[in-house]
Amino acid sequence: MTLPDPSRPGTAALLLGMGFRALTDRFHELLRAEGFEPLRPAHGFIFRLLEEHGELTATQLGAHLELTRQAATRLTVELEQWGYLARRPHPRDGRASVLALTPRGRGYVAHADALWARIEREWAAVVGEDAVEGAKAAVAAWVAHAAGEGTPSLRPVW
Amino acid sequence: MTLPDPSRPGTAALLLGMGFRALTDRFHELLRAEGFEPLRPAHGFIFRLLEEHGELTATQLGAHLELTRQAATRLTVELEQWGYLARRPHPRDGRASVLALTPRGRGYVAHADALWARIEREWAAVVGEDAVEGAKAAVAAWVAHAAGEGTPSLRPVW
DNA sequence: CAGTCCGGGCAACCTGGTTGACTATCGCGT
DNA sequence: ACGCGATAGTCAACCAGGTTGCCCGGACTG
Repeated sequence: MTLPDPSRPGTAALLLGMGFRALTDRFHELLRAEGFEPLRPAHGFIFRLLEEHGELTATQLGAHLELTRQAATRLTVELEQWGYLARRPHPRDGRASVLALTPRGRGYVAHADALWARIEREWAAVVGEDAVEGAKAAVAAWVAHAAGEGTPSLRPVW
Repeated sequence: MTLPDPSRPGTAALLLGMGFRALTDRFHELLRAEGFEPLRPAHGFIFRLLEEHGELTATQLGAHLELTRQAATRLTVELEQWGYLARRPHPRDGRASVLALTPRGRGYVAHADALWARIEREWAAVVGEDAVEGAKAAVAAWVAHAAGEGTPSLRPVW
């Protein structure tokens, strides 16, 4: 698909979609160049949620990711097998398990954060730091506006 | 997922993804409110490509959308059944068929364009017109930079 | 100590893509 | 002319990543 002229009205969604894709492509490129396991965005968001909330159950993860428990469980099983997550029985609820990042998982997250920051600097090198900050703020304001009091969705509709 | 603080470094991809999703959600909301058929982004891009290039074969569409011919064909068959596309034999190549928008298809595109422009004005009403223009330009510049001489991709990796 | 609710696991299914095989046509080189 | 590799299209099998439906067993409430 050709890049649309950004001054044409109505091209915003297309551009944001392409921008998202270009950023994540760059991320995976860097990651692979360093020999890291090629995790998908969904895995990354699990990391981010666990980092933010400490420990969560599979059901809670599913709710945040807007996935069913079954789908969320499958993702966590993979991550557990790869050693990024540890599962232990919930201390007070015999039904549930609690998931948390392992040291390896925390290492991955730290590295990923550094890469994202680096990519953002690459973007700033192209258009200037102010432009990047402005773009991020403008997008964030729209997302907040559009989400109302709900939480914004992320998984793209395709 | 919670909206990240846009001033934190490394949040750009997350924000652009959420922005893309919020814009397309709004688009589908408006479309459905008017009783229009709920087409997916992939359908819209076929329209856009046909509008831009006039007439294309299924294989050419597939190439532009980064899909196999088979997947592209399936999409066009749906759109043909719904009356948005017409297929006729290629004038000079007995193997190929040529696809073009029907009047109904052109009507849909015109309406969709108007909606996208309207949504962009809604965004501008939140953050100001200059901020939207700036954001679009900054994203476009990054996409152009990242794509190099290739054409940028659109379908999000998830 | 019921009865109901809820977390989790299992199985079947759906959607939207891929790969592979096959046919028919094109168009080039000899 | 013609033979042959390349290409458009279709069909079928498969695959990935999600969903729904069902069941089990522990938790909470009366």
